[in-house]
Amino acid sequence: MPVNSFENYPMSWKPDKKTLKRPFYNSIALQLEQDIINGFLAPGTKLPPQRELADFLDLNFTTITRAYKICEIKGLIYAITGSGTFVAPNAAHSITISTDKTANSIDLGFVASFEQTNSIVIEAIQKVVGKSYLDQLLNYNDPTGIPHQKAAALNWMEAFGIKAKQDNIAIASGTQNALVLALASLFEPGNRIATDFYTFSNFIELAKTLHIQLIPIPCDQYGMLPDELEKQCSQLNIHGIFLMPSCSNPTTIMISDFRKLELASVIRKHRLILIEDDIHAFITAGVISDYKQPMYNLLPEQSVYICGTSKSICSGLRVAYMVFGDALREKILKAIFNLNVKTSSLDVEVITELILSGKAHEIVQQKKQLAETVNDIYSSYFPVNKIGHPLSFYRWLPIHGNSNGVNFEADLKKLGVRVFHSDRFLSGQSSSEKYLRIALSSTHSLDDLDSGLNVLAQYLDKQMK
Amino acid sequence: MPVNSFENYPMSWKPDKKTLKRPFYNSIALQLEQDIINGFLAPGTKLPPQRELADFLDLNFTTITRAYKICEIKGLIYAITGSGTFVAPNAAHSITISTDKTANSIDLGFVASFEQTNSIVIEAIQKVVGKSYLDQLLNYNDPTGIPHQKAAALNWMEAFGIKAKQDNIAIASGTQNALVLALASLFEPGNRIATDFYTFSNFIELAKTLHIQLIPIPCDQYGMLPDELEKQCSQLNIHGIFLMPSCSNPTTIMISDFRKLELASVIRKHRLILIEDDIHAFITAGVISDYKQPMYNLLPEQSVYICGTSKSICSGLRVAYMVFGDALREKILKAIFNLNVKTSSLDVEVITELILSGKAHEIVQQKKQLAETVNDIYSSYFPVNKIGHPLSFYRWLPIHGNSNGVNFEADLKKLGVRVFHSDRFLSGQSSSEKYLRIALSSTHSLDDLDSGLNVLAQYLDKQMK
DNA sequence: AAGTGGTCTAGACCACTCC
DNA sequence: GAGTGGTCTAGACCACTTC
Repeated sequence: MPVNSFENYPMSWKPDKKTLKRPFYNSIALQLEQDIINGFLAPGTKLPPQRELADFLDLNFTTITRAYKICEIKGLIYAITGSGTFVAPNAAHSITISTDKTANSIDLGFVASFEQTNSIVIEAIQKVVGKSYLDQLLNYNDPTGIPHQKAAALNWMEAFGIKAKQDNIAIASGTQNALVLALASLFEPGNRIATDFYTFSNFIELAKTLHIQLIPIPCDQYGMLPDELEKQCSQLNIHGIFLMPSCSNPTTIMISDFRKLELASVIRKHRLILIEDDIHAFITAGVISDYKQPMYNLLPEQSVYICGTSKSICSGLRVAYMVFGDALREKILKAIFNLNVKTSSLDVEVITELILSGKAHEIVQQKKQLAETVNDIYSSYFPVNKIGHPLSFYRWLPIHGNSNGVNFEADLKKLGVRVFHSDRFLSGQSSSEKYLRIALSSTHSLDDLDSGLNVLAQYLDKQMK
Repeated sequence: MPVNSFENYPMSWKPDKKTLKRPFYNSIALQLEQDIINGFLAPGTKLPPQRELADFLDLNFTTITRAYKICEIKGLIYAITGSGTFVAPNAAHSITISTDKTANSIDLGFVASFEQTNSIVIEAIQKVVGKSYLDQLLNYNDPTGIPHQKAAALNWMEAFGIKAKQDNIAIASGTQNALVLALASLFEPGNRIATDFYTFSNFIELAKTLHIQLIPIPCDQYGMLPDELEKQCSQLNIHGIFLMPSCSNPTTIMISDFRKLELASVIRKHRLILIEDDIHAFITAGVISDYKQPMYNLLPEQSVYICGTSKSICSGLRVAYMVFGDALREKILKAIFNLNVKTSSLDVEVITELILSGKAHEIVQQKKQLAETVNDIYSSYFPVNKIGHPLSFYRWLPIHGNSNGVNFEADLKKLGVRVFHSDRFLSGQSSSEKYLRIALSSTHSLDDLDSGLNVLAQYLDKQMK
């Protein structure tokens, strides 16, 4: 029997005693899940201590332990010994980003890839169609890529500092697919992956789908902070780390070379599996003076390096290259067979043709040129902070006022502009600093971009007053 | 303290007391996992009762409960109240099937799809390359399929009895990818899915990867037995069911129409989510006299119907159509964005062109003709049982003797023939009946098929003696 | 009725956090 | 040192299976 009356006691969550059914731990877990999903419990909320809730419900505390454990495995809550149990960030609502239904607005939200260069891709497709071995691209053979396609992949990645054998690479159906393969094959539900405080929404959602918990780590202008990573690793059992060293999405931060070395040492010490998404290598390697090498080179045996071609070459053809250490090969190949069967050889062949003919470099040159142009247009509206990548396809704009992210986006949508608020990119708890991610590579024309930024600037100006 | 000496006690599993570390439950779970993966504990083995093991290890039985629970969630073991705890089938070894490294053997293993018809596909590719809107296939737009592609999909599936709105379909990158989307979006780790006693290996492995437990249900010549399904549903909390009604892989069994109605009633009663893989619709609808409709029509609100084009049209182009009820739409679309971003519009456009030009039907006619031919060749070597599909691309041959599946396959590999033993297709415990799945659609020529079957027949003959 | 898994209570002790 | 989560023990009771 409870000793005290709890009616006026400030408990952050009071489950309904009456609706509890046996087994109680299941019933409690279900009610907690519902209340989190329905938004009654905000991310970060501290739940009642196990013993306190047990007292309130007139149950034994170990029953509460079991209930909390179920929700923890589902990624809805997390517990820190000594501090308490908290509602997980992003447990509640979906932040999935897609191109669907942009309708009539100017899109500064979804990051596309200057589709103007696709005429060069069309030429490559025509060339591929003329190949004598075209029929060899239409069967089940070579599920991880045909040898000459892998050779082209290595050729392409050599410019970014990757040297690997054919046995250590495989071809996947785009970066997101490669991430699915890596996460599903190398991690288990309930595992933890360290990631930037802000990271891209569809990675957050993917981790949620696979029941992998993200642990946000703060960063400075040189990238993730090694001390903070070390701190979390010593506190929690962390299994992996996700990084985008060449240009983090959404913050545009590049990890500097000295920082890569520091981070690698922590990663090695704690035996984390590194997932390195290097989709922006093409605007960084050979462009940014500080660039030396990918982190894969520092930790080849415990890393998966993913180099997608959607941003650099063509977004509609779903191709990404994966590079991995010997120890990870078997698991990743198995995942390719079980999750993909194979990647379309036709798509890969077009990319291969573009690389081997040198046209891919031409496309990259054009995209860099376009990136420079749109960044110039951006800087005519907003001050460019020195932090971050100069050629990024999107910018990370600090905004003031503690406006709600959902409302903010809705307001601008009404004005005909789609942008995404930093709340969408939170891998962990909210921060008082707010930003907008502004895509510069998705509008139909430069004029559209200009007028979109104009609307945005005026709106922010009005907000300030 | 243990009361008895266990040294001569017949316990099926004796963990090493000395290597146990705190927390004990984790340590025990880890040791159990290792012993299962390393094959010391065969699938189906009954583990010691919780209390008995607790006594043996000098621990409290609730600690063993916790350890067993961890392994149960991972799908390594399963528990039945009243009966005991058992090692899960297929917990140990990988049975993934792929095309890799067939080398010089005649392939009667992997089921390909008469790639001879690919010349027609090449013509379609050439036509697509000439389209004025080709550039529209190369961007991020329409991640679930372009409207005219979806229209062609509906057109294609109408022949199989599917009627749906554009809102209720989406395009995925092949059947296996569609299965990933369905399983990842509609189920959680630890959920249970009922399936045929024998089902295809990569589905078993996929379920394992996503930590979904398969519950094998026996069948007769008309398909899965409704009573057996009912029995399992009342005993266990089952969340879904996977069926291939048009031609089960590997058994070639078609579910007859009366059986579809019986099964649908059980599925409805227990609110299971039905995953219907109808990849063989093209050799069944309009061909087999008994065929009336897919099961999707009986349970549209709780079903995902998957119609891949790899077997019917072209295997190298990764395209599958998904049809789903309104209640499932949101989750499936979200999974497409988070797991795929999009499916290659170029691949889909080629399939669309084949369908709209009527060439797809031409391909199907040719494949049916080839299927008839190879089944005739097969029946010249082995008696054709009346059970099963007459046009199946593979056959299910009962074999005698209790030979080990791995050795059996290895023996035949040495003789230059690749086949797969029924052990690979077990979704549950082993049975005394053994079979071979013999692919008829993968050899380079009919002569190869003939000599492959010849080798096989001689080998089986020798075994009998 | 015996065997077995599942749930729940009551209480002890440990390790970590935060003040 | 108070607060909190994590682990473990000892024992009770229930529901289901199998014989």
